[in-house]
Amino acid sequence: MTPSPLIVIAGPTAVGKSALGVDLAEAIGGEIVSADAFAVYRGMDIGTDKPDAVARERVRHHLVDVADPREAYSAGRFIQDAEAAIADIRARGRRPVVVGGTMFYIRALRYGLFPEPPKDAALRARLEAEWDHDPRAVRARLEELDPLAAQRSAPTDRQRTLRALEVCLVAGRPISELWAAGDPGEMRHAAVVLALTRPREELRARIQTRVERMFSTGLVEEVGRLLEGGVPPQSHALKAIGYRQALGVVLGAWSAAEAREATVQATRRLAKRQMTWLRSEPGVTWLEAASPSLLEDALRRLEACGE
RNA sequence: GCCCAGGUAGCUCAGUUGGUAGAGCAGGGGACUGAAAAUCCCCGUGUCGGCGGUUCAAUUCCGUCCCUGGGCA
Repeated sequence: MTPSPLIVIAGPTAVGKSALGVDLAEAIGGEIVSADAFAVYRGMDIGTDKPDAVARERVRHHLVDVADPREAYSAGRFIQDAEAAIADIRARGRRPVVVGGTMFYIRALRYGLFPEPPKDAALRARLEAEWDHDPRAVRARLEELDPLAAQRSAPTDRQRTLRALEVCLVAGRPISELWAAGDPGEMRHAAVVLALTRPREELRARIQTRVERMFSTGLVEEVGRLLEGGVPPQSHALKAIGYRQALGVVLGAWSAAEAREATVQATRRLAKRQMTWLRSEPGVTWLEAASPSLLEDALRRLEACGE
């Protein structure tokens, strides 16, 4: 018997995904699989707006607090962890509900990633140094090794250029070949994606309120605790929106007010990018998050999709 | 009340030796294959404060009025 489609709740940050996730999971006998690149880290509670004790009491949450902030989590690990959680939930006769705003993770879960060659940290470090010294030379090397891959990223895109070059060198063949090989031609999961939206002004107001609350309830102190716990200032975890800015306060570079405003702005931009991603995501069903009958709306959509 | 300095894009300002204007920021759109809350790409028409005058032509020069800073009374 094929499992029923994966239910995914997505949308821009602060739109109200978590609340609907808990309500919906409770209504259908489900459990939540978080798709959030920073809620995975232990000790990062305030700035990630992690589900609180009440929510976790009502519905079981997976992939929250599963990583140490001193290590770098990744999309690859997310897929592994998510697949394990989904299998576990289904084995117990319950329904997985994927909830989160990290669209890259959601897309990776739906379509998969190409088979990655073993990591080579030393090589990556070397390439980074080379890029910082002469980006154009590094870029020229990728264009020679894998013109197809080069075509798919801007010459100024450091992250993609380095990643592509690294994989080409480690695998001994163009990354574009691996991409092609890793494409199974079909989705790994049939999914119903419920995308939440709100009027722009309303979303902005919610972002403002949420960020103010993060700072007034101790985001800066949380960053202080992470640093004391051995998380290096340049770690992946502290690049998260809000954490980066709060770190600026700890280091004395910014006032709390400046950090707060910068966080609001960065969060708005994040929401914009999440919307861009969602607009092009196939199989999306849009829902107005402010609807008083949101849960019923969601249940009706699931029914309409063959649930 | 008088004397300065300003009033140009949502904000901060540049500029036009007279031919209706452009940067940064903000904002918007897009890309996305193990860092993704990352990393990048693209997008600038607005009574140039109001009204008169000079001029073929005024945002630019002149007059006047209004507004905002600062100084003097």
